Amino acid sequence: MPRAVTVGLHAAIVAVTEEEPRILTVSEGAADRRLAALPFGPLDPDRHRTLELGLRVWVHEQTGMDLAYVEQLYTFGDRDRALAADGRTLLLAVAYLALVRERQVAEGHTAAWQGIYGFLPWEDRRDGEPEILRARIRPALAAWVKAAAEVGVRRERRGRADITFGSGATQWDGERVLDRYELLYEAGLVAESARDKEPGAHAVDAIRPETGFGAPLALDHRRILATALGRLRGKLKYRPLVFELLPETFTLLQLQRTVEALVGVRLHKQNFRRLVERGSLVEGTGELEPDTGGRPAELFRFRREVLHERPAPGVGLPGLPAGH
Amino acid sequence: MPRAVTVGLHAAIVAVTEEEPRILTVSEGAADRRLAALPFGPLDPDRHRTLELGLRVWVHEQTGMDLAYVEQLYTFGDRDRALAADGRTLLLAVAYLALVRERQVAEGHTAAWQGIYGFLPWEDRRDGEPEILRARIRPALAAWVKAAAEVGVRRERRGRADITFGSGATQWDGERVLDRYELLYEAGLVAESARDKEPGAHAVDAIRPETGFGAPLALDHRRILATALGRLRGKLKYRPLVFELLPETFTLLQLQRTVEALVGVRLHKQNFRRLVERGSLVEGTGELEPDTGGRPAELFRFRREVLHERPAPGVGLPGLPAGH
DNA sequence: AGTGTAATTCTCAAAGTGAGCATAAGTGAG
DNA sequence: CTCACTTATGCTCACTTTGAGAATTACACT
Repeated sequence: MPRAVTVGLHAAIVAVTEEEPRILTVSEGAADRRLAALPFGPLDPDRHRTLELGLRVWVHEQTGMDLAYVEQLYTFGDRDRALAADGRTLLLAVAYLALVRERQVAEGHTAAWQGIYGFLPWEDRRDGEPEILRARIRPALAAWVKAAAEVGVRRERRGRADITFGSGATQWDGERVLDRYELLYEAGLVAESARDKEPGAHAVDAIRPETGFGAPLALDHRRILATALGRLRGKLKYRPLVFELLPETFTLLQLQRTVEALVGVRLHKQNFRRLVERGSLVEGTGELEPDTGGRPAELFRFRREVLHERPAPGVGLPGLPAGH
Repeated sequence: MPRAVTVGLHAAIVAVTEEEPRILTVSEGAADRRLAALPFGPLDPDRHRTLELGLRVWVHEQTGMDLAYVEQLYTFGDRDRALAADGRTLLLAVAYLALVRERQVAEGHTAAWQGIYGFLPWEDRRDGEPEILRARIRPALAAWVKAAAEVGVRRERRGRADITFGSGATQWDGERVLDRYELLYEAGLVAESARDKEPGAHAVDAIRPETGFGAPLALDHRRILATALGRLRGKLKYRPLVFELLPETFTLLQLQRTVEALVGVRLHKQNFRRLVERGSLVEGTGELEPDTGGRPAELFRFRREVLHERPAPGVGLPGLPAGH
């Protein structure tokens, strides 16, 4: 019997508030009701002229939010991870990243903002390598490596773990968010792995958040979130995306904190400033923000003209302070 | 009447031979027979466990080729550009980029290698700004800008043309391949624009290659090609993709020529060498390649270990010689 | 007036870049 | 067999960009 295909449109809507990156989640419409989900809905070729427009419709219906910056991320379509409840409809998932200005919270909807690092706690290294990574994940990965029977598999697992999570000679690459999540998934270290393993176990009961690291999301939404964060971290360096997340005017420290929140690392203040100013990404407004706690800071605004000047304007991450 | 959705899998298979980047095209299976097409076929959820596996099956059937490096590019799904012949089935196109080593030509199939710059002639700047761009495309774009009735539209068009094609203060950004193609499409300067404008005109007769710049491809395949080239150019800088296109051992000049062919710009020889060697991307084999025409060159090989050492190893494009 | 907290400015050494010059090692013609 | 020619490879040098830190400035609050 030929299986059918349904195309789902999924949105990772990101904002940064109080130095914390967050995504917008909904509970209605999720396949299993106990878990938060990203806003999503099926593509309806009649109503939706394009994929992206379809996405906007669904997001608006579920969260009341109108998106500005939207970017397609990836199309997922593996049978093992995305079968409909009937077991014979393949669910394709077209995932999108959207950026919105802080606190455009949706009223009258069940949508809620949740910190991204609640789902991917190993990704936040602003205070150095997080405890959960050092004390729990790394040992669990080491155990997973050991658990392989053959030497070849062991070596291959160790190689992958080293590349994605860093170790010794291998550095940590902030952009490999998806690789890390996928590795944990395959190693059975996130709740979703257990759920997908038992074909019949799509019901709520199969998911025990305590079985894995970080809070799970419905369907494959944590994978989408990981894809979104990785893409965002990468693109920040060569496109002025941060400004989609900031108010019209902002202080340089606000800008820095927002970038730090997303890339998950602390940056050297003076050098960061030098970069954005020398790169002509911002211009001072002359106005001052007095509520800084110390000396008042000048308010800056994004210079849209850079788009016309340089090929790849972004807050080219100045290397991290060597301390960490 | 509810429209249905069909998912097509499309492959831009890239190789570089004789300093020319090429893609593999087929003629069979194309919607209109006069035009070359990329290898493609519909996703069949029964036979294909994942999207990528489905793609590999189709490519193998149509070209006899087994792909190594494969990467998903983008999923296209706008009703105006991708309706089936029946006019009511929406054709989603999931596009992939594949890299193969030179001259793995397919025998016994109708597949053929064709130079990429035949389809996107304005992208090859290795000998400076190409004639077709200076003498024909820029004027045509200027006319398109002028053709807008309102000042606002005119300004917006000029802005877009400047950003994508560069001009005066705005530099040319090698990665904006898709933006440029889309702009030409919207400006009616490629054959595909005319074809898509007349809803009934999906037949062969509607396509006149001479109506636009560069050779057209079937369906939306030139758009996919542009996406592929743009992605490739971008990724080259921070991932060691070139080595997928080169034989096991190669001279530094071969490496450089391959990169140049893809990015479409000449590079400074000594600095390029310094970069790849200092970046420990390659290691000498001690052997020599005598057929260089001059002094024999040492043969190098890719050092796979870099993947374990640095986060983003690539042939970080050393700036172009100022001459151009 | 003194202290705390940030914002801003400067310095300085260490690397990294862009360009060009010089030398080495083959080939083929005369 | 030597010279012209071609490409490989080494080396230099000025200049820019980083990474890191010290010094100074400006408010708010005791």
